[in-house]
Amino acid sequence: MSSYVEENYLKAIYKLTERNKDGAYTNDIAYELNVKPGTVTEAIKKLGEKGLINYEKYKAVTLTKAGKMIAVKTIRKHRLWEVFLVEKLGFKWDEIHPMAEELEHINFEELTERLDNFLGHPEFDPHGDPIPNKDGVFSNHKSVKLTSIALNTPVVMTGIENHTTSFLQHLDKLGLKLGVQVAVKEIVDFDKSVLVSVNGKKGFYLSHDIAHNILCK
Amino acid sequence: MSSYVEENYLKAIYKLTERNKDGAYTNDIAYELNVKPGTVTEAIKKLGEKGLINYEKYKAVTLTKAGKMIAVKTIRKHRLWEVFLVEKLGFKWDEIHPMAEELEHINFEELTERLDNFLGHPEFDPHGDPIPNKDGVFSNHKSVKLTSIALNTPVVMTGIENHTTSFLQHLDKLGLKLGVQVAVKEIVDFDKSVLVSVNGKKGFYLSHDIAHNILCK
DNA sequence: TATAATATTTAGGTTTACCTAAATGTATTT
DNA sequence: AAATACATTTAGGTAAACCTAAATATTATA
Repeated sequence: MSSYVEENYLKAIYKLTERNKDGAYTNDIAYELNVKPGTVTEAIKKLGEKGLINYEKYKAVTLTKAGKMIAVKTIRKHRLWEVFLVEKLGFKWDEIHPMAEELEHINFEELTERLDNFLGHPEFDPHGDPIPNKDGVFSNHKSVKLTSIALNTPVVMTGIENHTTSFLQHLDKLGLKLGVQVAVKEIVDFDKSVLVSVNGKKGFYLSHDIAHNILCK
Repeated sequence: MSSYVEENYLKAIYKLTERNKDGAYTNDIAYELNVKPGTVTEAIKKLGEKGLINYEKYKAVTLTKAGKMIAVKTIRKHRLWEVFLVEKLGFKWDEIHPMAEELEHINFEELTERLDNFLGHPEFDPHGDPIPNKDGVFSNHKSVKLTSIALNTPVVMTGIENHTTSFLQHLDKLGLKLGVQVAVKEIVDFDKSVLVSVNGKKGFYLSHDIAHNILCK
């Protein structure tokens, strides 16, 4: 199995396992990777034989220590390249994902470490996601959803939980980027939408759905 | 055929055609890419059908305009990444080839152009090879081999014609890097080795083989 | 608990990019 | 020009990563 494909499976399983502690299901992995379930069964059997995941027929799979390390290192590379693309090449946060998706599979440890150094050892990527260090350790975030912030309590926007282009572009349009100060001024009883102020100035209403995907500290 | 494989075939054919105007031979392509001749026959047939090369049974192949453009763009990406690796990440010129060999296959035009811009539109890579512009046009070099420089005529080292690690490391050891001033002080009749001065200081003898792989202007 | 719904696996197939080895074509030499 | 050497192609095969569709497990529901 090529490292390209392998890393994508492990990354998908990592992501799904974060959401569902039991592990990752065949169908969900298939959806995540845009392949058919039968293809996934074949792949996870091989990853099991390689000792990268714990595979038992008809059960959700989990990563072994070795598999988790590969997944996390792939995430590390992805996020470091995203920082490079934004900080050094001037791309916008909604443009970088497809490029990082390719760059993350370039495996030269020295390249990754020198890139990290060149970028000044960033702790977070342009979307506010933490970048694991070379041993696979994440610095802790401790941010919470905007929907759980008390009224009139100023907080700083630190991340997002949805990475779709349309969501990112909409936030741009609203001036909602990482680092801005936000406060919830009102929660609309009818639809749970929230009135927010941005950097002190009177702001606008955000749907519950949007507010729910914004992380603050 | 994946763009990864395709680009490698076209690059190999480009390189071989530079050496031999007739075109590239099956066996040579196979040697260049570390595959067997039968594999090459299969591949060049497909590239012919795609209109990227001119293929006729038992004849040397040449690139079509379209094929040449892909080859040159791959070379452009390769050399730009090499500049990045040396100028920004601090790698040495003998370490970068394998990394650039992977990075060159990442195909996002905007990425390439922004990288070029970030690097200040370099004209040459760390080995002194010219970097084609985005239309595939090379700036002209006009450098000549050190073996053809007249006695006591100071010139500047601008490139090399051998990219092996051992050659590059040997040049490093001798202090022969791009930009140094070199002059041929003596040509030894016995073995055609040359005595060179480097940056004005009395230098050392270089074998004809080494001198023949050094380019100057 | 039997049945229906859903998830997973299996079986059989395709394409790509490689292989080996035999067959055929081209070039060189005597 | 025949024989030999060498290059190229063809034929048949493999492994990886995908597919569809049928078969089998598991889970949920009546």
